[in-house]
Amino acid sequence: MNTKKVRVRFAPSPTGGLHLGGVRTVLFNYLFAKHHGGDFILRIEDTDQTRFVEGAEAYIFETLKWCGLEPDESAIHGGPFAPYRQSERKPIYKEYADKLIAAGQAYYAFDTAEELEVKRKEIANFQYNHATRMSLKNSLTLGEAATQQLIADGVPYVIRINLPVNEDVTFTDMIRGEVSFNTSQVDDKVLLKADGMPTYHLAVVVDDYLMQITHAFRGEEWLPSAPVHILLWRYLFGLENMPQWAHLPLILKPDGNGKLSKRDGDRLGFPTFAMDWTDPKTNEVATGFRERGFLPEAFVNMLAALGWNDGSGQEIFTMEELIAKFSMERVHKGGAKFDYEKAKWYNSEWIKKMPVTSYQLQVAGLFKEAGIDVSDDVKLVKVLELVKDRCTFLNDFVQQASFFFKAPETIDIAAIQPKWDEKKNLFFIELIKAIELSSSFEAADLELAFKEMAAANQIKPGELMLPFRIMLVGGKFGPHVFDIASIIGKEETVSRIKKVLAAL
RNA sequence: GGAGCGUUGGUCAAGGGGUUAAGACACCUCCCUUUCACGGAGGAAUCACGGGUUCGAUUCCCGUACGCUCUACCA
Repeated sequence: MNTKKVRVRFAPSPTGGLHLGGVRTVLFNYLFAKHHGGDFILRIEDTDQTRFVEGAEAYIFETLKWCGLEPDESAIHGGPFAPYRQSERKPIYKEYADKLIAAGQAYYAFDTAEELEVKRKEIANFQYNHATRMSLKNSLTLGEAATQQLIADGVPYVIRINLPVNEDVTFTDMIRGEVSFNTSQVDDKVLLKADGMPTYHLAVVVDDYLMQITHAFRGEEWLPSAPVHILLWRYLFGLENMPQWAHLPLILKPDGNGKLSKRDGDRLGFPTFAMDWTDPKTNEVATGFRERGFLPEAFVNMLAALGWNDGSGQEIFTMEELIAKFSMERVHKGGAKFDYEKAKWYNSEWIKKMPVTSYQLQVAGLFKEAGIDVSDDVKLVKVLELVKDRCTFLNDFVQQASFFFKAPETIDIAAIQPKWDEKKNLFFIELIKAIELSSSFEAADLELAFKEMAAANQIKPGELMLPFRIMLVGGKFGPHVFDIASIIGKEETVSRIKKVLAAL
């Protein structure tokens, strides 16, 4: 039945930074579209002018770019269905709302927000629905003439959907199977607001139709309003043209239950946004995965595994593999608690997997920020290769490798002092001489010479290696000590030994 | 309160009528490494509970419990 080209959309409202859940929704949309050779559309749902946030839209585009999830059509990429901002499509929606009114499937309502507020306080569980609408101020109770008069007088109004009573609305969700709702349980949602803008409910349906969307994926929080959308499709465009729905499971907070929020990240010390987001009103900065030192490949991989897996046990996927293997049927029904430890593991795996040259530039920037000169590219690459196994974040490289470029500022003297004696002191003095005289400074040669000298002095090499390491590195960490010496060079090695010898 | 959705080790999860119920993260132990990591080996689940259906149920059906989402002129 479906020979149409697959077209999916992600439709964020530009009200702030894009968090984990949002990016995952993008990812699943993108993977599904690309798997089927289809298009991924980004539509900006900015129908609520009161929630507009400066910079949010640009942030969304930059996030997608960083993740490698570029839209085929959008407000900045262009496309045959422009405009892609709902605020720029305002006149379109009214037309459809009028159509619904004419068919009796919607009605004008004049109740003010204040009046409804009072109702909600007076009546427990108040809903604007079949049970209450005949006692409220709307075109159903006022009659044609009075309604037209109010409109002519410029009284503000909204347009609400006129839901049928006691009717089961059923649809098939690609993840959950058959889902059904009774219309008596849902309320007469506002379709067109008093400012003439549509609400989400009208806008999604109209734009999904106009933009020829074939599959509509969104978070599970939308499930309860699905019957409204289904009905709108039936009234306006026909169920046979409706996209297939999939409601994605939620990403939950790691402790306790409930949707993951920015607050949880702040509280537990991990990012929830893809990239740093500065709130333009408060200037508060929410740190992002990117700035924490995550590789986009790792971020995407981790997100894909949150609610989906291919059943094979494979954990590490490239974007190409994800596209090839993704299917909506293998998406979980239940929500998944976000696990930052696992996210970190993905990043360390990707740091090991990627060629160091792919993140060399970014890491060089990090070193520069720390005031360390890493202009020697050959050396940088060699060093990165040597320490990448012990880095979880890109930022770890600074801590793990700065001693290759700069003598350590603090030396863990306490780690050598207790077992220090004159014999060892003499050994290192002798070592300095030997190094100065040697022609080669290869790690293997140095190691051999070091061990022979230790034997000649009747000291176990093990007792000398730790002091040597601390002289060069400053602490008990880092790759093989002779590799370090070889890379930093003769002169620097001697200088660092002398410095610590003097301090002992 | 109502409606909807969900429930396999601490977490992510495979499996889906008959299995020793995969694997990964984290944690612990050991090995490797004369540092720290990496790597390797080992360690944990009466599949929320109660009823059915069945020769047999973690898997199918019905309840119960628990959790979550929604219940705005927000998305």
